[in-house]
Amino acid sequence: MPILDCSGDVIIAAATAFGKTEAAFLPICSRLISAEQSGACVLYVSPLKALINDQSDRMERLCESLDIPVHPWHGDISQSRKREFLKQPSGILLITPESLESLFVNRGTSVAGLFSGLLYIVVDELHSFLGTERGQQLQSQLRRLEDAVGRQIPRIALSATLGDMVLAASFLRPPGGDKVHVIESAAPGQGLKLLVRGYRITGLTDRDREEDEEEPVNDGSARAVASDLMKTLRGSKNLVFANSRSQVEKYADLLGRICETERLPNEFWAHHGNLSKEIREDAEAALKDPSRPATAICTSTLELGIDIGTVKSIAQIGTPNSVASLRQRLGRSGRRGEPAILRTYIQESEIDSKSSIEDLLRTELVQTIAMVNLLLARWCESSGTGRLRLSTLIQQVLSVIAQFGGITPRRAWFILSDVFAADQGTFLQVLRTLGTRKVIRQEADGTLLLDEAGERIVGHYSFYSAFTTPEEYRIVAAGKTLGTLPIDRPLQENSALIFAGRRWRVVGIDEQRKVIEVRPSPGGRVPEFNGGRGDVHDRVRQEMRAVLVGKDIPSYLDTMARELLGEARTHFSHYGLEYRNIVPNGSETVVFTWRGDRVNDTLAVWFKHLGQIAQNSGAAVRVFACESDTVAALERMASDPPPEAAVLADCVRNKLSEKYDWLLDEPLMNAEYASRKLDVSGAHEFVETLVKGHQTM
DNA sequence: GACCTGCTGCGGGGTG
Repeated sequence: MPILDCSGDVIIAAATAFGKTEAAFLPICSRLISAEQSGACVLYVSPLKALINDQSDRMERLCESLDIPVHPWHGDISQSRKREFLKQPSGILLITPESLESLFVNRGTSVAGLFSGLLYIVVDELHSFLGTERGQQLQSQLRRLEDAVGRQIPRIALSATLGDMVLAASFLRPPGGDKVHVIESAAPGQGLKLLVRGYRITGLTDRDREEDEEEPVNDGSARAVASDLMKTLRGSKNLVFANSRSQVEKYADLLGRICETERLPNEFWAHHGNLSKEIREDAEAALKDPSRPATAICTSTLELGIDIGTVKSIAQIGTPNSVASLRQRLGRSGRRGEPAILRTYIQESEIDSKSSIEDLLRTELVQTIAMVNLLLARWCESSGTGRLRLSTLIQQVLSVIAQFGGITPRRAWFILSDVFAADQGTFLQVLRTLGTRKVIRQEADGTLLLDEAGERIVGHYSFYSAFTTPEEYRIVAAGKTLGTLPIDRPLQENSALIFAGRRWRVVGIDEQRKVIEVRPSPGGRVPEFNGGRGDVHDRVRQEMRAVLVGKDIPSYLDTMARELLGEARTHFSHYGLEYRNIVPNGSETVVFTWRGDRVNDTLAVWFKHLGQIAQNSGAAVRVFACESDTVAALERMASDPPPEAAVLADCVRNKLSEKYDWLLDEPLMNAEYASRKLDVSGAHEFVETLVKGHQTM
């Protein structure tokens, strides 16, 4: 048993509620008991405070008779409880990455002493850290802990089953992770019931319809979808995943009003990240309560591990964001031997003279079919590597300076170089840029110290997180906070608002305190949140093409979905897309790449670099030029040596994205953007193949 | 890049 003999790193991968925690902590506890030193301890890192609360209760029960102290530590834990661990560091410490960061910053000199008896580091929900800023921060923290105690500490990770366990292993123990033991549960084939429902939107749009409540609902609108959800889900426990917070509000409101009209108790709850903790906990309690039916309309908030019991089925409105998240969502239904049930609801618009080729190809539906096929083939996206993550590098540089009260560049590079992809030249350029912005300064002996701006940044508590949160208004009704709305989506006094699945009117806005006061009111309008859509992977677009080329009709499609797929295939062959990729379309030219958004975005920027205007339309790249000019540009791309990614990035405006990007100079910003958004070799490979095929025809 | 996620030390005032 690799955990018990302390011989190395381990990943335990299994579905939720599969006993991963026990599998890790039973051997860990027996090691803790038999450890001879007095300060023997284990560090458990979790992405969620709620999970720390759940787990520390479970561990306390497990450890009660064993005399092992359990210390939960996060922002809601009192100072006095935190002092208990500081006074006598032993047992199990459960902590978030942000609270761990605060230990480095505020108690830098004590870290080595606090963790001198550290036996293991356990990372829960490892999959949620992969390919993220927070994950990069965590990797750096694990490295810094080992640096502080002067030895390697076994790392135990608990994870959902993943597409690529090799990547997960190299995340857990960079660079290669080849010595990590991976223990994967052989998941029992639980069975899956699938349905994809198609809708053809006819007549009025949803916005027109808000005026007319009595409109019949067989018209493919959101109301038609809501009415089907009502019929199918009423009376049981379900999760309905909508792709955005506004969609959650829209469907929660529609379902609530159907219940009202039919004089039924409302069993539908809204759940997303901008709703207050209390409102979300009400919804979670309703799901957990076995005595009554409840369905939550939610975003990815209910994808991760918080305990909500078993639900009967999952519904997905619109094409999923990724196969990986579809798989996570599915894992929420059908435990204890029952099959998982997934129903997907896809709306496509009616075709008229204004329809684009992308509309004609029914890309929402085709993408959904492609993703379901990939899910059934057990494929899913793995998180990207090779990102520079200069923003998180800046955070960690400032944090090690604070930890040691000053550090030489050489020593900082020694600690951080293993976990960041930046080379030494880039690292030094980051230090120089921080110097010119008065964030850090250098002593005559070479030591780096925080300068004025740096002291301000590190001194504020917002420093501990690697990610940013936009400024928000608080929504308050009768003294109770309902949640928040982004500040750059302002509301007018008297305007109507749908929030937390209910209808309100704005009665006051306090600009100073950033509070919006609302009262119940019959009118309503779905609020806007920021953001568009996530990137689609290469493999998904390739599968979409395969779906369009294919002849078989998946058995999980309903009648309308079959009809829509038939139309898509007719148009696909009408445009000859099986044999060509380039379609002239009025004054524009549409280039079908069947590649992911990174390649399409790169091509759009590359066209711009060559003086043409182009745009990624999702399924294709639209070039605002005639066919011959487009082909000429593509031939140039294929024959010239591909440009440096940073040169392409220079053509892009507004590249700021992560927390400390604003501290970078232009060349660093270009390098960061290129590593985040561009795939030049993928784009080049596409044009080469395309042009070669073109010439032989 | 959708959707998420997180947060200290200290001063002021009150109570025992």
